Amino acid sequence: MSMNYAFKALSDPTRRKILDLLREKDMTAGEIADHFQMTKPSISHHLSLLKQAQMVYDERKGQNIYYSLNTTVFQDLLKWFIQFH
Amino acid sequence: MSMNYAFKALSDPTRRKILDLLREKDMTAGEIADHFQMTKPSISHHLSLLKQAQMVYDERKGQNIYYSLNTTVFQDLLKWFIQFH
DNA sequence: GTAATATTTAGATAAATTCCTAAATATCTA
DNA sequence: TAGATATTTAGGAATTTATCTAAATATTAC
Repeated sequence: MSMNYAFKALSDPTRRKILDLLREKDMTAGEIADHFQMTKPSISHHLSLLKQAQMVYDERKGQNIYYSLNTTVFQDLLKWFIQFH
Repeated sequence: MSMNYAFKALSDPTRRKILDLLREKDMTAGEIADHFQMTKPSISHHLSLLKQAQMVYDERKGQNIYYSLNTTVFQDLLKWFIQFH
């Protein structure tokens, strides 16, 4: 059940900030990392958890890997929250 | 910032199930615990994290402590998710 | 006030998470 | 093919989390 991974992914503020960044525009792993005071391997790990949660897509373009939002899981989450309204 | 606690609270499936239970009706700590194969102290701990996240209210009535949903944080969360829509 | 019931608090342990450095992989360019 | 750049993978240390048992607190009923 993918919502489980999504909720886990969302529990970390760094990952939520990554999602916020991707809301503005698609970015390479390096560009994303530039927004944090954290090593690239650490950011890479966060990206892999977001990918596991199916909250982002990754696509290689030459040397770079571009990350973008995958909004399908967000819709499921939105439905979950609306129940509590 | 209370959203941080809320996201942390939501990362655990037991806590999400507690919230689901409280969606149906208010319940005592004991009634909630009866829905899980877990000791009462463990459930009590989960309840305290939900309270810290301001996602539930607690109110003592005699020997029992009744838990109920506090939906104000849910509205903030909903707003957060709508941004990704 | 003592016993019974409901719940929480304290303290401990095992597992999961976050972050780091070093090494590996993939791609591009000369 | 060798070197440079972008990114991930591997392995490990420190912290946090989830859970348990035992003890403490609060309330009720006799």
